[in-house]
Amino acid sequence: MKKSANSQFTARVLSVVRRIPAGTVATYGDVAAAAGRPRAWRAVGNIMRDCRANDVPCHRVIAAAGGLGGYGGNLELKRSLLRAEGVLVSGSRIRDFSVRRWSPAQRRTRTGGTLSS
DNA sequence: CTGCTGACTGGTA
DNA sequence: GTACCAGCCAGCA
Repeated sequence: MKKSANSQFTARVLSVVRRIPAGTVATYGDVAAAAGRPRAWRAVGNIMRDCRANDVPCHRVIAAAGGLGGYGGNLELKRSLLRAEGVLVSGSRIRDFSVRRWSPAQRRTRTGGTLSS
């Protein structure tokens, strides 16, 4: 088996994260799975840390089970950003993660309809 | 419930 | 092949 996926995986991850809408959060596992490597959430964290692209909302990517994960040395900034988007954060965990979690398969919620927000 | 520690894994440089 | 890292899980305080 190929031991290397060329940095396609990296580009894929960045693309997925960029598609995360505000007010929504995704876990490293979800992003990794959407990138094609469900077991690479570990590498996803590395990529996020290297996220120089301002198009990549690293703060919308969180750890599993709604954990905040890390953010260089500005973890509090991540909490503020999430809260600013409407996400309830308690301690080091997101309480309404169940409703804020983003599904990579959705990609576009169109159909027009229901726009209750 | 929250917080920290320890051991493991996956990809990049 | 080695070292690094923003994670995850399990256990303990």
